[in-house]
Amino acid sequence: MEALESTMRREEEIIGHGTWYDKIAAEIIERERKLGRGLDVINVESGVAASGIPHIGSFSEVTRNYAVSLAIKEQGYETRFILFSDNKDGLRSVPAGMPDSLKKYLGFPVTDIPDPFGCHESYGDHMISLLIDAIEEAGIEYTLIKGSDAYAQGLLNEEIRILLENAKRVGQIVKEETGQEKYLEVLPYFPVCESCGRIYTTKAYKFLPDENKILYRCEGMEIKHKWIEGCGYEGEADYTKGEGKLAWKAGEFAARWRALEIKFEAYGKDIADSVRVNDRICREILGYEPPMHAQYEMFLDKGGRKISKSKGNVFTPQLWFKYGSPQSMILLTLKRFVGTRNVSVDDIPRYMDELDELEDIYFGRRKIGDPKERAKLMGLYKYCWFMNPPEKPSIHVPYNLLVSLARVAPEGSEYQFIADKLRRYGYLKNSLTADLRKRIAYALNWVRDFEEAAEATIELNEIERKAITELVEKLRSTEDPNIIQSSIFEIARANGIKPKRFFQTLYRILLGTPYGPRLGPYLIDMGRENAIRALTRSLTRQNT
RNA sequence: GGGCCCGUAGCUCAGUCAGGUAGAGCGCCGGGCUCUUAACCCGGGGGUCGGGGGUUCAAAUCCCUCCGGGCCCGCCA
Repeated sequence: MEALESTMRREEEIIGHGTWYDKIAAEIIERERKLGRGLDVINVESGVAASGIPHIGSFSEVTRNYAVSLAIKEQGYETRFILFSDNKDGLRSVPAGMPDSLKKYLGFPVTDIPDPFGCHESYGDHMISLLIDAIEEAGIEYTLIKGSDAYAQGLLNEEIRILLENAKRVGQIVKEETGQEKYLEVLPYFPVCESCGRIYTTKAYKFLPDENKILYRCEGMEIKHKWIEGCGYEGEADYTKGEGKLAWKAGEFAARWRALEIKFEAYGKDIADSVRVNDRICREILGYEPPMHAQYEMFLDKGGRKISKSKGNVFTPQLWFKYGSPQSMILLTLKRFVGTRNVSVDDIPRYMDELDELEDIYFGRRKIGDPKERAKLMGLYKYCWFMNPPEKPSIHVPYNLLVSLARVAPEGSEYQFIADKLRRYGYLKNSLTADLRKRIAYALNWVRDFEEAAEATIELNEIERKAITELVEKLRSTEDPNIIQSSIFEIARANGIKPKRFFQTLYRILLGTPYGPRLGPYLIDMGRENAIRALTRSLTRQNT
């Protein structure tokens, strides 16, 4: 009786699809209702950097905010998801893996730096396009606003004017919240130097409200413990023409929130201070109640393996997509919002399998007793597909099994080999599905990049050498897998070797592991000539 | 100096944000199969949920506190 009541009570409590995103959405709606701001369109923003290679953190910034936006929609309200690209930000350092020639552009707005790869209009465009590619592959619908356009089109004009008119109070708030006194003296606006093109080197010292102008000197600035020299130029910038940008910490967020009527923005803890300052500026100076927030922890690289060492690359969505589906990566980013995440490529198989598990739950193939838990997991699955889940479940093959098969799949006929095995194991009835082909491709990439099996040198005694020589002769005489299979046993016994031991030796020679697929067919699958060569090589190696 | 996160089985971690019988994978032990795909299947051991206090009918979960590990901010973005 009690249990029944509590079950019913819990069932009634389920909000939306039962996830954290649904709960946040409900809170946003409730908050807006109380504020009386109108609920016709509820905007959610995600601000993304364009100054470095987009990594897993940039991706999750977008997916998390987008999920909230979707949750709002699921509760029957119109919403718009805005992706704001900070491409007016200056280049502060040359990211690892980027050409050294970028050094001369330190301090330049990234939208003004030529694309070192030559495929986009600017360095900033190149970077943001990498992120856009990933989120489009993930199926995210967004409205992109580039900082450069926003400023050039005067989107923030009114807010900039108010902030400049109230620069003293802005400076005071920054000081109170962070202890930094800089903006008590400097205007919260960085003009782009008309002479040298740098942005952080300028010091804005006077605002001329009647002319929409800001007077500045190009003095230079210390960024990341390095001094970026200014050119000494003195000039004036017209803020209505986008000849500069607001200081991020001293009101730029606030200006965006008000101008774009943002009602929610989740952010990483690294910018917590800036958000706190901007909340106050937004409320106290711009007269706009700031959006609701959620703070999330960062993603940290575990490092290791071959990845960062050989290629010096950060953990990018593109990297993930080599070994796992977009949905598996979305799962990683949406599953939890609390807690620091240490991620590495090692985790990809786990998330691939977990997604299959969620799919089973979603399609009712796996029962979850607790209705709340069930709703949450089904909801999570739907969010992983951003509310467009497949109509039918896919064929689920454990990632590790595919990796094992990929490891031993003969070169040139990988898909056929793996499909054969999968049919034998009962995973597959007919031909490969498109989804399964992708999964196989992931596993093949995995094996190729992480498990390049060194053909081990094995200590062979005289008897084993004789046995292997006999096997090679046998291989030359037949193509019948079953005969070969039997021969292995026969040869082993004839030479007084336990078959099991002989198999292990052969696996070590061919695969580097003491186990493997049924050898008779495999030796044919891998190409009889290849097999003979590998076995012969193992004999000659002994002699050196 | 300010803030945040983590501590759960031998290992890696879920579970904590919506309190309701402590879980998974790997590893380990035993068994099935043994002219063999490593797989897989069945069974097993194993945890004072970092310590202490509090709230509650009920706490890994909420609150306070202490210990240990880590991160972010304190320039700029």
